Amino acid sequence: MTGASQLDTRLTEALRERGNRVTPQRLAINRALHRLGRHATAEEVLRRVSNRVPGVSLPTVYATLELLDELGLARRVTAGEGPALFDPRTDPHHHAVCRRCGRVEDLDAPVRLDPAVRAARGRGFRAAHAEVTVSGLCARCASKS
Amino acid sequence: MTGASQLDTRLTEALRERGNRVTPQRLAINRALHRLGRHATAEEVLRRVSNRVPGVSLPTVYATLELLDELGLARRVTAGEGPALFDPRTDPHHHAVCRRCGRVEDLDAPVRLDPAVRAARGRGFRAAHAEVTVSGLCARCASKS
DNA sequence: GTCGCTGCAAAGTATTTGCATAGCC
DNA sequence: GGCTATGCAAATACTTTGCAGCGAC
Repeated sequence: MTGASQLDTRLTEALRERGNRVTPQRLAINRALHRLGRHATAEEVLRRVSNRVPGVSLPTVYATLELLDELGLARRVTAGEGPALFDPRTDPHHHAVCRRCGRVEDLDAPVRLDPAVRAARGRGFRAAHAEVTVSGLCARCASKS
Repeated sequence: MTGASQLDTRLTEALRERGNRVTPQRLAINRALHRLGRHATAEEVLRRVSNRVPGVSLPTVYATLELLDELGLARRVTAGEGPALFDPRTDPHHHAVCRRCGRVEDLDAPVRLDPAVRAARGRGFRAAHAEVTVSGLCARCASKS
């Protein structure tokens, strides 16, 4: 699979550019998140990593996922419920969040976010990212209510 | 002041409609959040309430703010950093969130969210609310980096 | 060789839960 | 009067921090 080495390359370059070190843990965590291919908690990433590379700790996973978010290679999804989720997708998309069970699903829909981004810049924000969050009840929770 | 009694009335009606009880604590918490007039944590609401009505506890504040969110009389703002914030504004608006310090500011900008809401409904979500979240660095944190 | 990164353990913070009592309906 | 909501305290869940050793550069 060429995907994994591309991931490694992208992360390696991003780390070097910032003067950070390229460690096996960071590469493994990045690969694990992207192999999972969906929103994942730090715990889930740790389990996935541990299957392949022993001796990785949860604090390192948290630190690395945070780092990936800063580097723009992953994104912290703020579910507002339960543990934080990390999203391997970095292309523009949106999220639906269930207020009952915390489930998060991707939404692909064209939305013109420029007005909101401009408003943020107008308030002095150095805006890095914008997305729509739809909240409500997921199909399962809605059927139970 | 008529504002306070309007708040009480709205909450009272919403509670009765769901068969919930109207208690002094709930009224006081609702008034406190709206008097603060900005995103506030449960602790801040508790302090505000305690100045006026003694004997209100933090668990009750959490439960009531959650209830207000369900009733649509306030909104939980998911800052993704630090304690949860509750927003007395329920009219359509958006948020800018600082990824460094967690600061949250309101954004008033016209954005057509329908495509995202429809996408959520297409996935079985009973969508209740949609908003744009812009993340980045606030003016203060940006100037420090 | 230096300094950043890591693992481990422990602390800290935010929020929820259990249970007995009070008070709304 | 019944049953929900509350207060208190404790538990839980998640995430971060401190420190000593290791390893990338």
